[in-house]
Amino acid sequence: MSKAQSCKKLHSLSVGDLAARAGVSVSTLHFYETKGLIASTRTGGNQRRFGRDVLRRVAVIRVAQRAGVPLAEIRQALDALPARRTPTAADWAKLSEGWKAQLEARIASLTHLKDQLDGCIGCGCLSLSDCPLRNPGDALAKEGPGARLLQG
Amino acid sequence: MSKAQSCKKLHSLSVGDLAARAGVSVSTLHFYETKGLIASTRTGGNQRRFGRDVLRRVAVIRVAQRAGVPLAEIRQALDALPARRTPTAADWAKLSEGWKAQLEARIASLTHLKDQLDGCIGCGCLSLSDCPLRNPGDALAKEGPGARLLQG
DNA sequence: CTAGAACCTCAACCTATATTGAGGTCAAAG
DNA sequence: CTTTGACCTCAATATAGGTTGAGGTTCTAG
Repeated sequence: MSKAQSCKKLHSLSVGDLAARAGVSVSTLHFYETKGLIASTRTGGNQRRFGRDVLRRVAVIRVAQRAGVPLAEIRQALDALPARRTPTAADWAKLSEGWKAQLEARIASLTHLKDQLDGCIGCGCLSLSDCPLRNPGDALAKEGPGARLLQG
Repeated sequence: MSKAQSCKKLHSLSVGDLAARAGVSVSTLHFYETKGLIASTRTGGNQRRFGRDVLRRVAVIRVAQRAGVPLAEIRQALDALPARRTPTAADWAKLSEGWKAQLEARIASLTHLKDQLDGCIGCGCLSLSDCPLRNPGDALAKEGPGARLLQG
């Protein structure tokens, strides 16, 4: 019988349980905890125990990440959840709405870039000063890989 | 008269010139050079001089980055350009085609995620095991912010 | 009761993409 | 000929998001 099962599907999960159920590694959960994205209580033996809410929180975190939201921002959004009660479906939906808007912006940006690329393929104009893809003031310059955020 | 102008718009550009014209910083160009993305010759005084081709190369690099292509991959694509002659418009177009496909894949992925998010908003189902957004095997799991590439 | 699995902390390391700074050289304008 | 700005190298720092490992503790099945 695993330690996981020893928790008897009650209200608390060990870090290993949570990792298995949430599909992330134990070290990732430790990391999230240090970043304040999730919280735990401790057993007498100093082991973490997570409430079932955390399962949903982690799910939400992963989805937001897929949508391109950085952890710091996810944390802010989660911090804004009403304390003192388990968040409701409506609470989560509210978060989703905001992230969906961001996601849509990202998609629009990339689509715009693709359209320009479509227009430029074949013309080989990338080095010409009037090529839209080279326009330094282009709003799209803010879009791109996550690493790009460092320049913002 | 700046050193830039001292190059008299001939075939060589100083690193400062290139930076100004390409819209990137000098340190970024140094960095690209160490990564083998661009190359330079040196003057007697050990200063870099770049051919005009490099202007186009840098433009291509920035566009590819916006499309979400990591530098290492951009380097590979550039390495595949025919050596011994200045790349033609057709050469650049070929690169663009490949990156456009990647960009389209990214867009499709994010759009799929958005559609799922649309479906889930309001239902608050993110923690339910049958929620498509939580499906660990989801192909979308490979998509997301640039930082995510580290896990691939 | 004991072995081994799972847990703990803390620090170091990793990738990607640069930026910043220290200390020194070079070149051209005045 | 001096001063100033652009250039050089190399190392350290930064961010985001984790992973890995050392060294030690706890828990639970047998």
